Amino acid sequence: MKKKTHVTIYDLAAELKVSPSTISRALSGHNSISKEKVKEIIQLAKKRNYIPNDIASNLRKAKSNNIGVITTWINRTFHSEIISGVEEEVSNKGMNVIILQSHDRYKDEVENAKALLNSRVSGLIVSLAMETKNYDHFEPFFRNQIPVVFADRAPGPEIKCHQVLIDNELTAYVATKHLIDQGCRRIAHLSGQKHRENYKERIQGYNKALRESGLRLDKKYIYELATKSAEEGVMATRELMSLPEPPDAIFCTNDSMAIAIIQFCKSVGIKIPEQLCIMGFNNDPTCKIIEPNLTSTVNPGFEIGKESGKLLLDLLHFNWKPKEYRTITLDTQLIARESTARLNFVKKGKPALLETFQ
Amino acid sequence: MKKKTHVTIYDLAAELKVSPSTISRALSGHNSISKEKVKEIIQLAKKRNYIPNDIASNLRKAKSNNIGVITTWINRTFHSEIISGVEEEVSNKGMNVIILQSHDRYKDEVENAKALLNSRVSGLIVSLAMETKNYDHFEPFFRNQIPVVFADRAPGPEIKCHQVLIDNELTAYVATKHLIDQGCRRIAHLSGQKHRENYKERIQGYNKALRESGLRLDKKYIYELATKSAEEGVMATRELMSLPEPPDAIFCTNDSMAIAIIQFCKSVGIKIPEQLCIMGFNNDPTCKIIEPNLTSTVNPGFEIGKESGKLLLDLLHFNWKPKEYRTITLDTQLIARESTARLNFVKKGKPALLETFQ
DNA sequence: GTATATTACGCAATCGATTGCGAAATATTT
DNA sequence: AAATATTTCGCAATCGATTGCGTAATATAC
Repeated sequence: MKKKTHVTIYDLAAELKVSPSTISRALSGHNSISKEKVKEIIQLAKKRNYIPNDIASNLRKAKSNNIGVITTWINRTFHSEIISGVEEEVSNKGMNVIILQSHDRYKDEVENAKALLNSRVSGLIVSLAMETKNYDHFEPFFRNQIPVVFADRAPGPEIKCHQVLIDNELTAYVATKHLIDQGCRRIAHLSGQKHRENYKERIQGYNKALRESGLRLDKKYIYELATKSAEEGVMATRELMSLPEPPDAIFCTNDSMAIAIIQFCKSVGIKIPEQLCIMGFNNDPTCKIIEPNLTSTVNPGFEIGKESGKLLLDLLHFNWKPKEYRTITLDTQLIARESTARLNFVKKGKPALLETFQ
Repeated sequence: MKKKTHVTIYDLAAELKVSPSTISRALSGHNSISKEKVKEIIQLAKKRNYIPNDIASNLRKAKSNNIGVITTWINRTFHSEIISGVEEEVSNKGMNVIILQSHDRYKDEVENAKALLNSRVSGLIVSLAMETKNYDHFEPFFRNQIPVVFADRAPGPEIKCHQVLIDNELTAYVATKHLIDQGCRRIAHLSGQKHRENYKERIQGYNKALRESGLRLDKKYIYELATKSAEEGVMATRELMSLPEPPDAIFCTNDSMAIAIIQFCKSVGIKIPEQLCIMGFNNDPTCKIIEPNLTSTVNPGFEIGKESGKLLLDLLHFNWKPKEYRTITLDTQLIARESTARLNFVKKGKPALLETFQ
């Protein structure tokens, strides 16, 4: 008929005939308690299976020891890498990670933000949902000085914020340039929706490369896809390849789409890369599995997560220095493989770009 | 010079000249407050940007609204699917998911368990680390009646617990049988360590199939790999293929290993499936990317996560009925593809097993 | 018009740990 | 030995929301 409640510091205090304050201080390593008493207290705590109640502690200290992460889809390679990076960075600092998915929906993102607010996370890391155009749901964080770091998917320049990302414009520029160097002249681009900064920038980089090479910008070669799913990509490819002037290259916004397109092309007899070059984005491990191997650009998800976590910890540690907002831009890299090897670039002395098996 | 603290129900109470209890009851939909007052209170709460403090609420109610998940590696396809399933199931029930990774290390798992205990999660879902052989770190959960559900990686029969998993023995049996049916006679098995129940069962299923077909069990064809990494798999394959009697099939414990082995074989001129059949496990999307396409068995990660979440919610809702422990076993399925197509089984009338592109 | 039921709300304790302030006990200094 | 410094610990308020119990106010019944 014992009480069901957990053991508290009051129980320990009563048993040792000291005050709860002493227990608290002893267990948290305060130096104002004598060594013998500390030893005695720790011993009893172990014996009685005492479990500190972080909830009570957090309430009193007016902060929690967990940080929130709002991602789009946890089971997408790139995003799970980000989370993995965050976790690696913060978990050994006594921080827990609460993960919520928006499924790329604005509504879910708003709800996630509210839930994390209520649970008093001490910081937030966000990859914006594809749908999100309004950022008011982050206002309460700003107002209450809870640091927010945007990872990869950030608002545009109109919102001042901390962010960790890649240079999407440059990366897309390099990718497009590579296709042009391979002799492609009608380059299509399957991208995401332009209100999401990432894709706007990629389209800009793509445009810039074309312009610099004196190629015509052609609206019908650009798709702003809503979900960026493999199916959407294949549908677009179908349309593109039945055009009077079909493209001789497709620059995709992610690798899984690119791979689906390669498989589609193989099934209908379109030769890659001779007839059509395919460029991916992210450099998933699958790039080296598909045949022909997929050229792609490295999108360092894990590092983005790690840097986001580190930045957030800094902000927490320095207790909010609101003056300067930081933007951390990580390097990307083009990995040229068979899917764009229209010229035999190995022979032409560019082996540095080629990543071989093993 | 305003106070930095958040708005509380006391602030609202003072402003409306009512008691905090009234505010609390109004906001939580208690029917003992008049409609006009409720409306008035909700309106003011919105106006003052009131954010309920779940920490205080949880302390008072002696429970948190989040559940803990201990997984091995968040960025492994199968495990991120599990988490995704859990999240889908519980998040719309007002529950948050706290995710921690063990990296397949016992020590990390113990620390994770402790952290979740301190944060007073109301329930726990675990996929055991590869290293774990001792389960004492879950004792405090049992003792304090915090429901625990093991997902996929569970302790053996010696521990009574709730679990959601597949029938590893049957699945391995079916996989091995398939290889035998294809005419393979020297079948190797690259598995995980036998103290982890999953792998013990798979080895049993593998043995059973061989025995039933009158094939010899040969120790040198069985590997108990520590990390189950692709590299380990390739190393083992190297050894196996340089044996006087090399195997004519390899049954791998996961798809990424199987794929690395296929790539290795292609690079050294071993013909698949004519000379060597390769069988995977999990049915990752990559099975349909590698050439030849990889035969594999469906391991329904997402469903495992979903069922685990559902079971946990049941346990929470029914407030711990300790009598019967539940084991939910989900169906698996063999998807035969080219990597084991030694016989032309399509012609022999087994098209049901063949999953074609698109 | 009195008795009873119902509605609407307040009082104050409570959840468990933390911490500023103060004080007793002991050690150190002069 | 008296004065001062240091060590060690307790008191009691506090974090913010919840809730059992009590009660005044209003409604309904007889």
